[in-house]
Amino acid sequence: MPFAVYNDLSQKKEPFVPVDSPKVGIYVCGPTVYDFFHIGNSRPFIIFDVLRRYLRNRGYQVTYVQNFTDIDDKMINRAAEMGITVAELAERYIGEYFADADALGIGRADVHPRATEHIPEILESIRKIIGNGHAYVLEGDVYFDVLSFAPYGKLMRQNLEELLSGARVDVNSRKKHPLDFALWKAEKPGEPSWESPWGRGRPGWHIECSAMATKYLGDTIDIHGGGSDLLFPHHENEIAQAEAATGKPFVKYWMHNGYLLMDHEKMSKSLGNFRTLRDVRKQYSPLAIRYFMLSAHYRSPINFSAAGLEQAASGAERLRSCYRSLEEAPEKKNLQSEASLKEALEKARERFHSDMDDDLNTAGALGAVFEAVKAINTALHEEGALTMENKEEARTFFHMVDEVLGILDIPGILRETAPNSEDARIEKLIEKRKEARKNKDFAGADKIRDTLLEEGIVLKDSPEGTKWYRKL
RNA sequence: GGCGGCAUAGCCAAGUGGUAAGGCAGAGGACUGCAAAUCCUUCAUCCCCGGUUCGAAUCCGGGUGCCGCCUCCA
Repeated sequence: MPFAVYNDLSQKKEPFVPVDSPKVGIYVCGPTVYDFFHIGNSRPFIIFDVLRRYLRNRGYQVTYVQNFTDIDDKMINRAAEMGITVAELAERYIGEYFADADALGIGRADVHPRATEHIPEILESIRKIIGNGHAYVLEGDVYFDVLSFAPYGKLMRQNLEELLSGARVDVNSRKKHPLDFALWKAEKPGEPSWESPWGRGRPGWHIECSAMATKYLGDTIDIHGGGSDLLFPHHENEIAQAEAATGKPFVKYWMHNGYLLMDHEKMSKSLGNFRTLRDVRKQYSPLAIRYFMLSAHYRSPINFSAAGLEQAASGAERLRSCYRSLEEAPEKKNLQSEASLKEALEKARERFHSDMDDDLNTAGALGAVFEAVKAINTALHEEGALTMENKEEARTFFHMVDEVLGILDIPGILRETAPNSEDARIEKLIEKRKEARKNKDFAGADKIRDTLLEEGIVLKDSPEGTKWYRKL
């Protein structure tokens, strides 16, 4: 079975056939860097990062491009508000983007192009669109001429009239058609601007994405992703621009993730019902946040809630707990469980892949992971040990899962960092508790355990001694 | 008005024709000095009505409810 994706162009699940397999180009709309991003914004970043990881795991050579919009109205307004330049604002929030994204385990894109660094490509693209008769100049502005581009509306499956019927119409517009959108905006006093054949100005929002996507990934790119709110007008306009410029199909597969809701309403900056990732991160671990995002299908809306995040944290904890026992398990030969565990792991691996192949069904794939967890725990419970082979198979499985979903943080579980004074302090308390228990001072022993638990340190007594770990 | 999505146990959530994955929470039990972790047991007939079918959560028709896009927005 090949990998299949739901394509918003056809509104169907389609087998994934890259333009030039095994190479795959993915373009995802990145943030406008005028502020911290919120937890809703992080959904596509996580989803498409997982898509990229999975395609790599499947053997594709993925080139992943995610832009930064570093010039637009929001940027200009915010910079003015803060009394800094647009460039300074961009620099600052690109840094903050990476701080949050890195913390969430979102891999860096192969290219993170910025609009302001691609003015020549943008100008070239506009020139082609005008040359092909799909745009017109109006006093230093350049507008895309939607009437000239017959397929306009194909992503939305609506014609111009239908698109217009619910829209607010700008009565005073000089545009040929109300849906004509700006490719280039004439300079306004005090705003950043660049030279162009039509006078100084700056690019419209939509043009940067199509210009940069085609620059890095070719005229026809395999996958273009983003949040559903970009379907119209942003992605519709990108198609119009790119295809008007090149005459070739712009994107093979359009993928859009569902919204993150807050109290069952779309989380958005404009509604004001958002929580920055920076803020949420103080309360919940990155693993819990990733698990939460992956526990539902990417196209479904998910509702942000404390209960949801806590459930996710518990689930992730169970996974980690299993990995921990796996690594701590004694090794024995010729165990009864050997063959059945091997089989269970193999089954889980197959299901994991077939679910992921089915339009990135991460919720199903997580189910497969828990089936493996169950099998490992049961074997370990019954035998008190694992064979070396089983251990290795289980390890391989978990590493594959972590590589694709990034919800385990295996190095963190193994505590691979050098011992520090904090660890020493904890070990010392555990030693003290051991003494107390030896002297049957259970009250004293429990007090130490409770104190540590309050700090998020969990103790586990076993015949081999007391182990500890940090809760998520 | 046009277009699109969703409705599965207390909560989250897979499953698109063959008789309901998985997780969280809860209950009982095992293990433990007590816990934690783990294991065992337990916990749904899939919004409503009608239809197609030997058989439907899954297909069709009709309802009801919720959400989104058509305006900056991941």
